[in-house]
Amino acid sequence: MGGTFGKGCHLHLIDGSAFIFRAFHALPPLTRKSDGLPIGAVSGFCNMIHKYVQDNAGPDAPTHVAVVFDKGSHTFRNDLYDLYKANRDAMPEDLRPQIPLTREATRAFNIACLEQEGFEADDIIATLTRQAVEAGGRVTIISSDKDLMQLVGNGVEMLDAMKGKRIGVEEVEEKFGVGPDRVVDVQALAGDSVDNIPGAPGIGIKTAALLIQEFGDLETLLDRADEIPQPKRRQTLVEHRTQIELSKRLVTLDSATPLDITLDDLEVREPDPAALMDFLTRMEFRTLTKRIAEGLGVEPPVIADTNPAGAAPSEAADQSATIPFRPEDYECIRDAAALQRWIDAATARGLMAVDTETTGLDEMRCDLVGISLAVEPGRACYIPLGHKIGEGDLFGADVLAEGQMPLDEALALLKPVLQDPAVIKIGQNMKYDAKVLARYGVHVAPIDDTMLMSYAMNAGLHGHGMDALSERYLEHQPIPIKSLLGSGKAQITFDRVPIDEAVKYAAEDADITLRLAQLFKPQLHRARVTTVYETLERPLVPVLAEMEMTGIRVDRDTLSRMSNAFAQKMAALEAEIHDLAGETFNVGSPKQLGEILFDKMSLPGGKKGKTGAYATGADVLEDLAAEGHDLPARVLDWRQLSKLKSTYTDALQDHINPETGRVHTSYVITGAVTGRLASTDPNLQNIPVRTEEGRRIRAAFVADEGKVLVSLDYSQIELRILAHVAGIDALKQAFREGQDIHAMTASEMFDVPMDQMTPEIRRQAKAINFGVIYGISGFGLARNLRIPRGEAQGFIDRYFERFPGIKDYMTETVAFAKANGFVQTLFGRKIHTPEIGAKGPQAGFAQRAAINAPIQGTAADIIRRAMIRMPGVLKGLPAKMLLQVHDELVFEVDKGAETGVIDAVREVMEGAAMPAVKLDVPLVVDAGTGQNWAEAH
DNA sequence: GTACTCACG
DNA sequence: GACGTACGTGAGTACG
Repeated sequence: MGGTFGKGCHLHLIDGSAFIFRAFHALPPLTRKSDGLPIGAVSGFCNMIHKYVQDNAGPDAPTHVAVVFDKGSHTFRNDLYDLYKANRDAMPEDLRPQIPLTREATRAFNIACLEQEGFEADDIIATLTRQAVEAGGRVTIISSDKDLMQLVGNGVEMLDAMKGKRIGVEEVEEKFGVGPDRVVDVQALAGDSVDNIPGAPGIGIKTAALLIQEFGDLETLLDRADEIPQPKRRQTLVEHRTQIELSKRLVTLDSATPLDITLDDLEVREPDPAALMDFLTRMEFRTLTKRIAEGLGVEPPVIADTNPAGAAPSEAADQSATIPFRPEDYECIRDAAALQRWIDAATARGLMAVDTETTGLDEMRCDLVGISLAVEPGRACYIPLGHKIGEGDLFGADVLAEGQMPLDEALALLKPVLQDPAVIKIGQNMKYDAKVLARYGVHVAPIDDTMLMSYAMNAGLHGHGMDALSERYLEHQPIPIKSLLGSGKAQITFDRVPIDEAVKYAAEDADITLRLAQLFKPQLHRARVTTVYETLERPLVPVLAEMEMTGIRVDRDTLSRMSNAFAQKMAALEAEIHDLAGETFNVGSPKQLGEILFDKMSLPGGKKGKTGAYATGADVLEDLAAEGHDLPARVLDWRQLSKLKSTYTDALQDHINPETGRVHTSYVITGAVTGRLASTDPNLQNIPVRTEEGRRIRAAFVADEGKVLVSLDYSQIELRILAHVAGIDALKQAFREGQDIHAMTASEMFDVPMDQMTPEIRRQAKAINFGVIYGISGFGLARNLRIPRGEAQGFIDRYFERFPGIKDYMTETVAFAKANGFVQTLFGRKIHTPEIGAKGPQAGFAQRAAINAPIQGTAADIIRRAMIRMPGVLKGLPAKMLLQVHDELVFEVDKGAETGVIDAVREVMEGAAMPAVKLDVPLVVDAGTGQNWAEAH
């Protein structure tokens, strides 16, 4: 062809991003055999491009062609409207590293590949379309995106490649009710929930089309809005004029995008067989490579099979377990050139395992000592960075050991690859490493986590620590850390470990992590927990890391004053107790207390446990106190103070980080089998709230100057979930009507009209409602309500009579657990129940746990979903998420912004089950604010 | 290291 | 008929 683009030329513009997303979602999560790199979207993309090339070889073949991609997430539209596309879910982690490969694929097919920072693919398409039409040529846009329909006409048409359907002026008119030139007017009015275009509330495409048909165009319509007969419609247009005009600017494509190419650069070119084969071979696409090779008339290259010939896919991953561990092969990285080789290898592969070694277990305070990497099974290295020599003498003469790269230099080299969206960083408990590295200015992304993969597949079956996983799945016992650090008083920190020993230990950890990832990744799909892992586990890591690093401000003085007050009261109580006992003893020793109470004083109710010691729990002491005995009553007071002092007012002070002045808890994602989080070091999920004394401790959790704490919690979420999963119409109805659910239960059970409800009856019903969630038993309810067991059983029988669906749910859940060995939440989380078939008292335990797990777990999934969406919602708002307490989230918010934040957060929390699960009951979130947590809760 | 106790949802 | 049980956690203390 040659020459310039003009009359007779035919330009094809392919919407590349649409191809990618379609490929990603249509295909199962394929991974590259040799290293486990996710590759499904690239494979689908190549198939689609190949099909496109074949389909367009005929007489109407294009003379010019380009694939156009989106680039970056921020465009000029975000400057116009910061909520533009704000409701979009983040790109799936597994897709991210495939994006650059689709560009490579396009070039491998020798097709022009276009993208422009700050502009959407649609704008580039609009610009090229305009240029081509002005030059007198024809254009076909391969896409079905309605946003491109405004370009149709004047020799421009669209082609839906999937349906093989042409979209011309007629089809556009059919869809929008107006011609292509007025499509933007209709879109401006109708808005678009997918792109978060506001439009005019209450006006859809149909109404918008009618209005535009009548008034000619949007501007005329808005100017003459007062002529509209329908009052509501008229009012909407007048009130939302600015918003509608903004919407129009958002939907109008920019046909003047600055491009550094011309139409002539897009001329159709024959693919270079060698380059194309090289790419396909590297991707290890066996079928596609063969098919394309045949089409090109070349010999298909042999794709090295890293597995035994004919190996089944399940065996393929087993190489992780069969390649021997050879610690002597691990490399110690001491200079930039060596490090760069590993970085290049990781970049070429698109993934690597990463592990950090530090001086301690507190990510917020420890120092980085070294980093290990692995790129394939058996191939791992360690980069020592902070190893010291010498004993740390009187002068603290810490000297860096020889042969280590300077920390700054190593991190500068590693930072690009650790932050490279095209390279997945695999870790075992990656939240830890990500937090450490974040303190050194490196923000690791995207990540994969073997601990979380194990948790998604095997919660309830076994632990998810690396040593346990390695022994179980790789049949390899890792070097114990104790062998390097020792234990007890003589324990040293990792920076004191000799480098050669550290290499073997640290590189092995990265090696193990990589092997586990290769083994687990394909198993996720087979275990049907890919969605759980991808939507509930993996994306939670950066969210929690951010929360933990933010921490919450705790006022030391408040705690310290309380501590002193508690100490005085305790001393007084202790004297009184000793006086009553007639001797001094350790009040804190249950053993000594038991002997005083039941041997010396011969009080009734002395029951020995399996260890031969008397039980002295609160329930026992309360019974004694109720009978008028003073000593147990004082002990109860003393115990409460002792608990508050030691666990909270004292211990909490030790957790205030000297640098930040805040307390930084750690959430253990795999801490509870049900999907709940666990909070450790310190546990901020059990700060007192039930007693007045205890609640004062919450007042020590304060907002920074100029800020307030905001707490939002789900109201009775577990009962709502029970109503949904057990399908109890009466309960569902009550929740929909916003009734007092415990009173309603009481009314149903005891035949008491709602207006005659007494607090006592309601309290009993409340206990039953909770009991149901826990897998109710007569004994448990009796103990809780302090009523005879027969009476409690009577309550339960009546409850089941009134709500037979609950009994059915329980029976069915236990049967499911027995048949499958696990139960599931509404979101597909599996909780394994290996004890379900046990005999004896174990059986009851396991059954109640199985009944409770789907309810507790579904609630846990819902708040996880809310938390994962929170960063997107808080963007632009002066608010930070600080804490999660199972059904509560705590935020720190600039004073004055509370209302806006509460509205936004509440919307996310109440809608968190959607769209995956549509509950039959509404989720309701209560909110509070205050200077401290006691006020906010 | 285990048992007991008790703080939370 | 007896047994022993409410579900899920973390942490501090005593004690062997």
